[in-house]
Amino acid sequence: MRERILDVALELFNAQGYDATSLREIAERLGVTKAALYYHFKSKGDILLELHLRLHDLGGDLLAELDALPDDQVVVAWPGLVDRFIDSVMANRELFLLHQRNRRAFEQIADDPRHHQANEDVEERFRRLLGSEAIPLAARVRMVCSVGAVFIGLMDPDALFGDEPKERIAELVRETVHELF
Amino acid sequence: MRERILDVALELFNAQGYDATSLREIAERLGVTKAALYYHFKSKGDILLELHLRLHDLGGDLLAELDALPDDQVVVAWPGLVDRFIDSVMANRELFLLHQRNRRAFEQIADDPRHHQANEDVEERFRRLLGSEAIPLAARVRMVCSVGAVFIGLMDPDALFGDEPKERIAELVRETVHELF
DNA sequence: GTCTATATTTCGATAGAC
DNA sequence: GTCTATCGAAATATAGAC
Repeated sequence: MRERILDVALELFNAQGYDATSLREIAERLGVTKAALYYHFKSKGDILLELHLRLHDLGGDLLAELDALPDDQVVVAWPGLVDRFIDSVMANRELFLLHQRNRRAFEQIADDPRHHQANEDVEERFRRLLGSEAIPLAARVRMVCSVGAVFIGLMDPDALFGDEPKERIAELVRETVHELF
Repeated sequence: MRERILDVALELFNAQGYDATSLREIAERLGVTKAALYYHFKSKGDILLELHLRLHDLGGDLLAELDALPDDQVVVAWPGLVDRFIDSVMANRELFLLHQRNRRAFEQIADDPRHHQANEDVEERFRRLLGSEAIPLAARVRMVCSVGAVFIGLMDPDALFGDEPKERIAELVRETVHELF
């Protein structure tokens, strides 16, 4: 049940936004009542947090590799990492979409102890990397731009490119980003 | 007063999100009461709509040029248009930020008659352009990627690049995007 | 043009029966 | 594990005085 709740919540949060989605809607879609949700999650924010932590796990693996690299090798390793990032986005599009479209909601749950557990927030580490003065500013800007290109290109390909196969789009985005390095 | 309401609303919508910002907060910041806002705007959504229409005007000018071009010249004209787009984003960052971070809220407003007035929605026209089969898919993907690069690179430069001057960042984004064409 | 006061709705959350 | 019933808070919106 817990899993079904997360599935429906993810879908509705993406379709309507986190704030605009009530627990009543989620419960109705599942054919249960609002109170039933409180057996599985102690609050609405807890549902969002659970979804957020799954994204953590995805991003954490990639960032662990980045952290292991000395600063002067980050740039040369970047294209390879972007490839893996593209794979990850393709395989978990809804989770990434949730994060992109509900950034503010995530900010409000950032204080939760479960969120600041062993390692710090993925986004924070990424931000520090992009602020590192050991990497030339021009390279950092390109890194940021490549992330933006991947996000906008792959996040909702149906809306932009109709029924073009997603894999085709992903390959073209890959080529585009590689040209920057 | 109407203008001051829009200023405060824009600021709060960006800082906390549209849904999470109440009319009470806006009124308190202005030193007036909630009810006073209803004299100037007939609803909360009306405030958002007004802000949206201003973005319309900005994007409409650029798209008018695109519409005037035959399909086979869109790609060659693109780099120049992106330059102007970058200028527009830099000069109206808060408005663009609002649109990017509150897409869902805007969707709920899309049915308003004032929104579907003379010409159709800017975003819709942009989407159709990117769906046009007269332009090679590879070029369309690059166009989309360039927009993503501009958005993520310029939308919140302080958070990403610290106190690096915004103009410097804008120039680097410009160079990055030009390399794709 | 701004106020007070209030209507109305909806939400997140809890208590307790089954 | 799910239900009914309900609470309290906060939100949008309205009515009418000044």
